[in-house]
Amino acid sequence: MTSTNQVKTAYHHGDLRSSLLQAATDLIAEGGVDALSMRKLADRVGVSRTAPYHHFTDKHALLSALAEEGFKSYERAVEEALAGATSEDELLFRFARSYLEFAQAYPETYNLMFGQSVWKAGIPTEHLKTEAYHCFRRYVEHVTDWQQQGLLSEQVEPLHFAQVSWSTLHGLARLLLDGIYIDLKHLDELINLAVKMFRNA
Amino acid sequence: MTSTNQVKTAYHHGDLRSSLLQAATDLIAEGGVDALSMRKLADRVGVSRTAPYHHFTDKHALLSALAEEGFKSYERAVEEALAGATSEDELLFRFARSYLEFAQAYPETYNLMFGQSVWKAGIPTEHLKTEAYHCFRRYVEHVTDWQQQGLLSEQVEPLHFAQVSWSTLHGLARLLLDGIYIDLKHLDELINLAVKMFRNA
DNA sequence: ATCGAAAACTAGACAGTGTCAAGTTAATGC
DNA sequence: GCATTAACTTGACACTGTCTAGTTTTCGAT
Repeated sequence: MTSTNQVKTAYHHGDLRSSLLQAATDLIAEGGVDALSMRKLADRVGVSRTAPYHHFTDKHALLSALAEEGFKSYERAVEEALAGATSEDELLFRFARSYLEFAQAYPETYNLMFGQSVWKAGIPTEHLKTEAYHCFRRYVEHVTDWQQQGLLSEQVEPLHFAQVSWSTLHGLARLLLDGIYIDLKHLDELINLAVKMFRNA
Repeated sequence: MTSTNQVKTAYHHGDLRSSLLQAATDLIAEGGVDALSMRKLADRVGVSRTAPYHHFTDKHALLSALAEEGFKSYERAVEEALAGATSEDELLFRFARSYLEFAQAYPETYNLMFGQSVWKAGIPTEHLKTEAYHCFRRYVEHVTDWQQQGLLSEQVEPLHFAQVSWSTLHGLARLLLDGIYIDLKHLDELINLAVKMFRNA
């Protein structure tokens, strides 16, 4: 009677950590990140209020873990979009569009990945920092590829180009998600203009 | 004995609204926006916990009012920077630099102006929305000026250019303030690259 | 197979939060 | 001078994150 494959024993849950992460994404999907409290989360999973603290030192740690998952699925989404290109000319546009589609599709996740809830007051987990860093490094590698393919000027430092172009996309995403200055209607034109700027850098 | 120029009477404060705004900026300056609570604020000013609610319907309304002030001083800073230009060539760079300098100098204010604390959950005040809107409209006007001066391509829609370039600057500001992917050391080079992109759009 | 340590979990409590309802005091207009 | 209204207070409610101390289960070493 090992019980780990059965439903939980009354006391030991057996799979609390991932259950918490799942319930947390659910709660956030239902009412935004503000609707997520450690207590509601514990209630939802069916454990006591303080049980989650044995798996996450903090609420911030929990949010960081969610952000970490976000980086992974972002990476998947972008690589998939790039792989689907039929010509090199598309690459830049596909990247930009998939970036913004990800932000739109999972706004709360995007907020966690790049928002202050994790990066500022939270002091991000070491795990999260390296994950986010790798994510950017891979983008810089794409940039150098694109330079070699002649899609981008080889004059500019790849790192700098990556930083500025990421800023543009991040800015577009933020303004769009927050409802400031930008609305969905003309987004495609804005992406086109941004890509045009990237090309002529 | 009108008493408005004297210190407060015991009961009626006489100038609570602006005192609250002042104390709020102080508190935020001391420990970030998280360190601002309605109760601490009331304590600091020397009134009861619920007194502020006679001048601001909400905590969000209070934050919106601060953001509004932020937009005004932003506007001043930018116009001053542009006025100091000695040649038209400088204009774009001066704008970009003053934008980021403002964000760096008043990070918490910048957060309020463009952060989710006000725009998302808060449902921004009508006042704030129009203030922010005017701010952007004036930027669009600058853009059309710059186009006529030959600093920018006249091919692109001024609105779209304004949206994308603002996104770039906003993205740079956000990543910089949140400590993601960008550090102060190379900021000037990034601004230069961004401006170069703007020019070649 | 037993026993002790460690891991998983619970109950209770504390200090803090935003804000509502009802009551009190001062200013203001007629 | 008085009624209306605006400014302000006290008390309370329902939350929040998280600390401490205790309980229950699991597991590895003997």
